Amino acid sequence: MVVGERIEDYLGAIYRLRKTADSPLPLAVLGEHFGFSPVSIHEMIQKLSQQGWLHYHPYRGVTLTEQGEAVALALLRRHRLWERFLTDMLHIPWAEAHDIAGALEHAAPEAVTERLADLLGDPASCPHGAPIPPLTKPYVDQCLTRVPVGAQGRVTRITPESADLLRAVQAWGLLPGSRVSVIERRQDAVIVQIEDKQVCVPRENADAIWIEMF
Amino acid sequence: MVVGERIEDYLGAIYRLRKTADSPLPLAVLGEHFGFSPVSIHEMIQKLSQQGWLHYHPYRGVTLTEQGEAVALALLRRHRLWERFLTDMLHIPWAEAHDIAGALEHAAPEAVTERLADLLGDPASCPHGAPIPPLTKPYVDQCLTRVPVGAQGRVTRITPESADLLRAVQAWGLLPGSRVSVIERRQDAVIVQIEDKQVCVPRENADAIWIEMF
DNA sequence: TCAAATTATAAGGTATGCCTTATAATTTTT
DNA sequence: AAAAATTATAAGGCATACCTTATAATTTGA
Repeated sequence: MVVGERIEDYLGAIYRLRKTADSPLPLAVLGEHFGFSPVSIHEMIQKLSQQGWLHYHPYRGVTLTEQGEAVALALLRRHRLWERFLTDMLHIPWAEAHDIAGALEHAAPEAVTERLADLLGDPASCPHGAPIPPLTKPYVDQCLTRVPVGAQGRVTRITPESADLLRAVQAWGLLPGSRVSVIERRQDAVIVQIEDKQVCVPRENADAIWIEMF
Repeated sequence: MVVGERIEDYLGAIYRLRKTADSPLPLAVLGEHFGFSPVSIHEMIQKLSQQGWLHYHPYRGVTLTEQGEAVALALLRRHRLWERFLTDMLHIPWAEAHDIAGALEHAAPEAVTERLADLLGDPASCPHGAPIPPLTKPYVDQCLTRVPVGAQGRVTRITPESADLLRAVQAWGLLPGSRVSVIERRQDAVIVQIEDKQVCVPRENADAIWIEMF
């Protein structure tokens, strides 16, 4: 199921506005929040309910499904990481940062915000103290040295880039997009299967080759 | 006239794809670029032409108006600043950075990308060497010490924030959103008119109060 | 308990920006 | 100059996500 921007916004708002995880959030509160008509909110909620993002309890409100909550948490994490970046590195006041983060959170993929988390030193809270939820799913884009033996994946990037490394990567057939599986992890190297051959990648190179597991 | 995302994308693509400023870019090239049908391209071009972003020469192609070119240049600048940030600070390979920048360039206002330019040390080119166009219009968001005498504007932000400054700003009535005009610039302070009273803002405070001129 | 207030739902509309099919106009090629 | 290819334009459609108006169902409170 594809998660559109609007869907994420709704799920995020429900997560933020609800009192507890179990108490249904009245649609009127959502309408108030977005400034949309009750009818529009109702329409959207019907759709989200059908798609399995939330439970709709007529005349009571909505609660998030496990799926919906996961989306909300991931969104919140991205949002607060952007907020931290905007305030800490670009010195933008929080009130503005909040709104801008609301747009950026949809524009950049998780891979980018995780890089942002690295850059910011894995902050635990947003500028006004609210906690930043941790990553829940095993992160899909990790360097080759951290991919478990047996795992299959796809090369996503070579980072940091260097001309030498790029040449080597090309020779190995490990260019972004290629499917690989990890055969063995040694102290000094990682052995991967690519197509029908095996390649021994030295550790310092493996650190720069990023894999999306599947 | 409001510049939607799609409009910016079209103007940016025309700027990038054209051979020279005068030679019309055939619609077929645009269709190829976006992967849209000729009819859709034609529809959109009609609209952009009516709105004054470009000149449409039937059977020949399109050229940008001054207005359209300004939008394209501003977009290009934002794009390349994001690219630099993504590659230099987040170590994302260029191929990916390009696509991500294509989304970020629409999500953040110019004020943010100008902050980014500061952070990056005003880079002159994007990661693969293409020049980053300079800001053309006098930048709308500048600190109070740089606003010329006589200029009118609106307070956009207090940056960097400090509890003391925020209290002072509140007392002066200089909160974000307030309309001000600059009466006098002295070495040690700036005198501004706010509503019907005048306020003397010490230089170190004026450096942290940002104004959008109009 | 019964009226008032809230909430649900149906029906029809708007804007954006894409689509296809079909026909007309113009340019290019032979 | 005529045929072929390209380009223009009309007409009708789709999805998303909002809108209003109007009616029905349910809950709340006096």
